[in-house]
Amino acid sequence: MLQPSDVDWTDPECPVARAADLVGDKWILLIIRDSLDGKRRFSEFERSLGVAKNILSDRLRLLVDRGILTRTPNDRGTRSEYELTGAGRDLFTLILSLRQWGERNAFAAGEKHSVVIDHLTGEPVPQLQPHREDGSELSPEQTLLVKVGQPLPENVK
Amino acid sequence: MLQPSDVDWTDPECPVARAADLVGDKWILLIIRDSLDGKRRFSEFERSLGVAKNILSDRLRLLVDRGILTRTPNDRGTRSEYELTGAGRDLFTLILSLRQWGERNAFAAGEKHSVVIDHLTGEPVPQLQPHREDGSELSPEQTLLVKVGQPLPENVK
DNA sequence: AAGATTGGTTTCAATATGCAACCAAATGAG
DNA sequence: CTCATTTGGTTGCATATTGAAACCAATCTT
Repeated sequence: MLQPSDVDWTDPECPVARAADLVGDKWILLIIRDSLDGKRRFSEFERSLGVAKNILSDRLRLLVDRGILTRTPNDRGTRSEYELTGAGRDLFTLILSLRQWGERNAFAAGEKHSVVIDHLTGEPVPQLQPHREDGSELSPEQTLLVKVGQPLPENVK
Repeated sequence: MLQPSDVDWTDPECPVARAADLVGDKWILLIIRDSLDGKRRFSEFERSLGVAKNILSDRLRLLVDRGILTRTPNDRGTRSEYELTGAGRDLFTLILSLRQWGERNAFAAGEKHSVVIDHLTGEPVPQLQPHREDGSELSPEQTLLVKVGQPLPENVK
């Protein structure tokens, strides 16, 4: 489990809130995007993001502290490489859902944007879709949030 | 398309970046989480999030401005209700992927957390999983980011 | 050997945050 | 109907965060 040095969760029993505490920040999300695209070096992130160096430095430190990146200094202890941990690579689905929501909702028709394709076939990656075990689509209205210690409603399972 | 009044994108050609500009903030993500759970009133959000009133007020204004919530004042023009727009409800997948990542990576084994279930069956919602058209799983290493104006590699489609 | 690049840290002004006080309108209790 | 309480905010203020720029040592290039 991720173990940031300061664990002071906004809402400890909610996984959405814990995730938002760990990665709910614009620069953090974009660093993860770039990491998934194979970028590893400070200067690569800096060029790609156009972020101030002190902020990039801060966010990289947070990401290492939060168990999402590892920092591997070069031989002399300088010029580190930053790579995703398992928990970091596991953010692929999140970044993909951000991307697909952005494509659907933040671009005018015909406006160009980057795309993610299947490397082998060149096909665009299909839309993520919440579904039931049987494969049928699941809308937010069809779901129910059950909090810790809260009894399940009578009509279910 | 979403049309916030100040469009000053961090990285205009990247859907991840546009999405991060619009919803890449902890409080915004948690307000959307609560909205998907049916909360509509200022005081409901305030109680649920434990956020300062001025910050909640600011984020609700941003969300309305960004086309993710609508604000419907009561008869006398006070005590508004905030409801998700289509683009807002479309964030269900994103919030679900945040939740599932949090469940997998931000909780120790056996630690309790809230869960989302299928209202009808009571079954937990299955994991979101990037996949190909044929249903096979797709890992980050099997995908490729193609930027605007960048030619596709030779070996694909 | 000299110059450029990398991977940062430091400084400082501007901005954002969060706490607390305040307020008017609406609602609830008696 | 009256009074107290809740709701849905706004305002002020102290503190924390941000981002631009200068700076720097170590490395890499020529």
